[in-house]
This record gives sequence, structure tokens and C-alpha cells, in this order.
Amino acid sequence: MGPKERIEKEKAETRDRILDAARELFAEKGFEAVTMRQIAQKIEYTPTTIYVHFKDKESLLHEICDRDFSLLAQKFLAVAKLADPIEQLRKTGLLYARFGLENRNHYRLMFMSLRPEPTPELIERKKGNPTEDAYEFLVQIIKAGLAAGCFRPEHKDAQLIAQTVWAGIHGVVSLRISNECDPWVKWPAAERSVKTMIDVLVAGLTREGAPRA
Amino acid sequence: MGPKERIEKEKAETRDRILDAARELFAEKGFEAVTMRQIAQKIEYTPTTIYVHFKDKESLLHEICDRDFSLLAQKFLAVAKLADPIEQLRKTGLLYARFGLENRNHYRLMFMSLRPEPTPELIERKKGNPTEDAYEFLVQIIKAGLAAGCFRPEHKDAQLIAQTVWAGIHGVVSLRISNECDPWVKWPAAERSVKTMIDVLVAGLTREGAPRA
DNA sequence: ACGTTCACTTAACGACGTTAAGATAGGTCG
DNA sequence: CGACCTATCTTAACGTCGTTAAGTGAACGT
Repeated sequence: MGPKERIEKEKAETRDRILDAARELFAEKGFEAVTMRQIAQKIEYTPTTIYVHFKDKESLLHEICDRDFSLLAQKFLAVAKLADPIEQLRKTGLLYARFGLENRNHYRLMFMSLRPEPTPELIERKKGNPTEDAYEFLVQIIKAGLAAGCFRPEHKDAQLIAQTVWAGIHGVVSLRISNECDPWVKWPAAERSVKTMIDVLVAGLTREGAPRA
Repeated sequence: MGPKERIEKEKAETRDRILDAARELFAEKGFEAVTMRQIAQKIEYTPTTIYVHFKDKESLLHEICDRDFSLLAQKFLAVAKLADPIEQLRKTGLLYARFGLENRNHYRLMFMSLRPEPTPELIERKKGNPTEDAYEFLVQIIKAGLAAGCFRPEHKDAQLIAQTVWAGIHGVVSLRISNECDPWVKWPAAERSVKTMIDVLVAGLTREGAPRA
């Protein structure tokens, strides 16, 4: 079926062109300032055309984010090679923070906006998406650390530890993104804030003389 | 000047009625979902009337937030009575987190949205507002802790320590607000997350056998 | 009594996301 | 080859939003 395949390919190409145009505008101006009309103008189509390929604006933007977040998930793979769970934790936090600070609009849409109530259909779609993978990846690192006896005796719950680490890094990233230009806070270089947070989290969670793999 | 005063008082009352109506809608639905038309309908005026009393929607909502945040600043005053700087830190973090979790839409507008580039005029207006006060209050606590030798030797910068503490608490609060209904993260009670974060921050920042006042 | 001031309204503008209806190209099948 | 069909893209519009220009009218000072 040559012609049928060619049609499908052309449709996919138009879809990608929309996606690329939207991503460029989105990365530059954020989701509030991107309009469907702008995206359409960029690819020289009518706004209506976008709705042939995407359900609505939200779907379009989330697809951009999902796609780019899997780049982050890919980077995490290198972390698994580190032997020490605590070193894995440090590296994961650093990669996550860098990604957030370098893709601020992605990060804002994914982690700093209100999520809609999850419909059952949405829950199904979420299974195995990059963000869930990243969280699960973190939990696995913590479990390895727990098994190796790295953490203080008062910390036993892998989910709670993982959430605390996530919250710490997320706090640095999101505070930066939303408050960087506040005139009454003297921020150091972002990398220094991130490293300090990681140091504090590790020092606060692990016990002295914890085993190193 | 009896009549002149009465007119001013009436104007102030109308202003307050707008403010109250807006706050109620805002607290319930968040800033994205509140419309000027709804606010106007609630006080039985025309939308245009709001612009007699407020510059625009943003000014109106920020005035609501500023006003309510000074309630938080007021609560901080009780903290100053605690003798130990580390206890002050714990209490401040707890009050801040509770306020954020109980006033989610306020918190989202103040700390989870993009700030506009600060114009010189805006900087001037910001001097001495509740949020700046809160940050400065935290820095003072840290400085007291530094003077008392509470912190580990690697932590010497009061601003950096304060920002790390702020980021940690902010991370817990903001992650909750934006991601609470994610189906693939098992959150404990919010209070437990907050306390864990405070414990980890304190354990990670202070040294063993730190002096207690 | 007259003119002024100013809180408030009417009407409208322009931009937004989105949709119903139609055009028009291409492929399918007699 | 020609009639039908499918599916992409367009035209035109709807309803909503924040905001503003141009009044209106009652209360004020003189």
C-alpha cells in the first residue's frame, strides 16, 4: 500500500512541524504566552488545522514536555552505573536540577502548574511515562541505599525519603525559576544552590560512617 | 470637613467590598479561574467599576495576597521569643509550610508564578512588604545560629543557608500543591512531609553537639 | 443656582481557545 | 476513465476574557 503509507507519513510530518513550531515558541515564551494563532502562523497554516492533529492546546504542550522529559530519563541511565547509592542520589539530583533550570518552561508546565484531577483514562496513559519513571527510578536508588544501610535509623520509608529528596531539589529549581529576579534576595550561581541542597540532604539523611559501595 | 470624609469612607468601603469578593472567589478557585466579571457580579457592580479602584487584575490579586501574607508575618513574631535559633528555625518552617498548604492559591500566586521583571517603581514598593520581611526574618535567625556556632563548619553564608532552608520547605509545599493528585506518588499526610524535611535540613546543617541556648 | 468632580454605566475593542460548516485535493473502486 | 469518498485544510464565527473610551448623574464647593 504505497500511497496509503505516503499519506500517513505526510500527516505525521505536518504533526511534527506543528510540534516543532510549538516547542520553539513554548521554550522561548512559556505556555501562557504561546497562542494557537502564533503556532499556526509559524507553520503557515490556519489555527484550525492544529485541531486536526491535536485535541487542544493542553495536549499539544504536554506532548512537547513528555517528549523532552524522556531525554532526561535517558540521561538517568548513566547514573545506574555508579556503584554507591549515595553517589547515584547526588548525580540524579544534579541532572534533574540542571534539566529543570535549562528547560524552565518545560519545568513550569510539568511541576509548577496545577494538575487536573486524574481521570481513569489519564491514569492509564500515565503508566510508564518519563516522569513516573523518574520518580520510580529515585525510589529504587533509595531502596538500594536502605538495603546498604546508608541512612540514619529514623529514616526507613523509601517513599518518604525519595519525596524529601525530590522536594529539596525541586525547591531549589522552582524557587529560582519563579523568584530569580526578586531584588531582595541575593542568589548565588544556581549550580552552587543545587550543590548545597544536595550536600545538606545527604548529610541530613545518611548516618556517619555509612558504608560506601 | 464632614462630607468629604464621608465620601472617602464610602469609597474605601466599596474598595474593601471588591477586595473581599475577589478574595473569596480567588481563595476558592485560584487566580486563573477568577474573572473580573465574576467579581463585579458578586458585589452587583459593573466590571468597569473595579478599574476605578484598582489598576488591573494583577494589582487586585496581589493586594489580596500582600494583605493575607502579613498575617503570616504576624505569626512569626511569636517565634522570636524562642531562645534556641534552631528551634526558631523549626517553628518558622512549620508556620510557613502550614500557611502555604492552607492558602494554596495565595501561595501559588506569590511563589509559584513567574514574577515580572522588577521595574524600579516596583522595587521601591516592595521595600518592607511582608514577603521581604519574612525572608529577612529567616536570614536573621540563621545569623544568630551562625553566631552561636550551631552550623557545620562548611556552612558559613547566612544567605545561602537561609535560601536552602526556604527551598526545602518551599519544595515540600509546592510539590504538594501542584502534584498532590498524581496517582503514582503515595503522599503521607502533609504535616509528616514537612516535619521530615525540617528534620533533614536541621540534621544536615547543624553539627553534632551544637550548642543549645 | 451653577459649574465641577468623580463613582459608576454603556458599549465596545481586540485577543484568545475552540468549533461548525464547507472546500478541495487525493485515493478507491465501478 | 469517471463517480464517489475520505480526510486535510480553510472560512467564518461563537463565546469569553481583560480592558478602555465616552458618557451619566448625583453630590459637592462656591
